Amino acid sequence: MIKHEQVIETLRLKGHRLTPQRMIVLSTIASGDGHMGVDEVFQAAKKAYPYMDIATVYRTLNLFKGLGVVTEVAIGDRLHFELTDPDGHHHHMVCRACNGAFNLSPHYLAEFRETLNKEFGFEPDLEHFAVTGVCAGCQDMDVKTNRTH
Amino acid sequence: MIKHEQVIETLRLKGHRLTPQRMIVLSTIASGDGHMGVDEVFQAAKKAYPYMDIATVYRTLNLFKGLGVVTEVAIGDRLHFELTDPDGHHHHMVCRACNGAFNLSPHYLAEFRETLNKEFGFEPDLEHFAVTGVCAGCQDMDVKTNRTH
DNA sequence: TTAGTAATAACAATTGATTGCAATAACTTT
DNA sequence: AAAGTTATTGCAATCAATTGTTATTACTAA
Repeated sequence: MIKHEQVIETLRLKGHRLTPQRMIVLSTIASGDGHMGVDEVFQAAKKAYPYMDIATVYRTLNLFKGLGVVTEVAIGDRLHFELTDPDGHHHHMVCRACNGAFNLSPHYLAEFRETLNKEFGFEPDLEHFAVTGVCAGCQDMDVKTNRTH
Repeated sequence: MIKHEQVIETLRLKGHRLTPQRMIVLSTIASGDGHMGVDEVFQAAKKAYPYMDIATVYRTLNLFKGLGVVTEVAIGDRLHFELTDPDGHHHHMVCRACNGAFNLSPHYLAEFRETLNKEFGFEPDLEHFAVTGVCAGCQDMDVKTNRTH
């Protein structure tokens, strides 16, 4: 998978070291289907490397976040991470009833950013923005559609 | 101050008890000018009642939040609380550079909510919404204006 | 006014996340 | 290929927030 090579290259360029732990965290996230909770990553990584430490997972995820490799998504009060979408950033709508996550194109927030800029000169951080709420499915207690996971 | 009577009445109506600790937390928040960090509330409350426990502060603030007496504002990764604005809800813009908080009228988010409703049937929780970013003052390293605190 | 009861407070323990530090191991330079 | 250096790991400690448990205390009804 080309992604791994890119990450390795990014690490080297910034002077970070290529450790087995980092590769394991990367593979773990890459093989998951979408965003994963930190403990999910930790448990899966421990299977590949039993000495894996939770602090290492957090540090690795935060490093990857800084490098743009993964994107942090705050779901409820827990942190989740996913491989950064190569098609560009997207935001998230997270349903407080079913915990489902739905992607939200940035264009829905562009207008909002624009307004804050013009009216207040305020530049909002919306890169990793997640809105919680209740999704269509949970509102009418019906089938859930459009679920990312 | 009339506010206290209202809170006492609200507590009684919902079957909650009127304890000195709760009154102290209320007075503390009421005498602060705007939103306060939890530890700020705790330290101030301890002056009035040295046995005050941090868990009591958290539980009281969460109770008050449920009763609509106070509003929770997530600033950075810390929780802050303020007396609920009697003029109606407002949102917050919090500057990541100077930590200043600016009120934001809900009408700026009304359109966003409308769009999510129409496009996705998603009902976002925007009641206690806070956007972080960089304020005008910190962007041009100039005088800070319009600061709430 | 007093006894009964249930909500609450205090304290300790726990959770998710982060951080300090000594030992280790990945990279560099020779 | 080996030694030096320095980032990183692993472990324990810590932090903000929450929770479980028992003793206390605010309220209720006699």
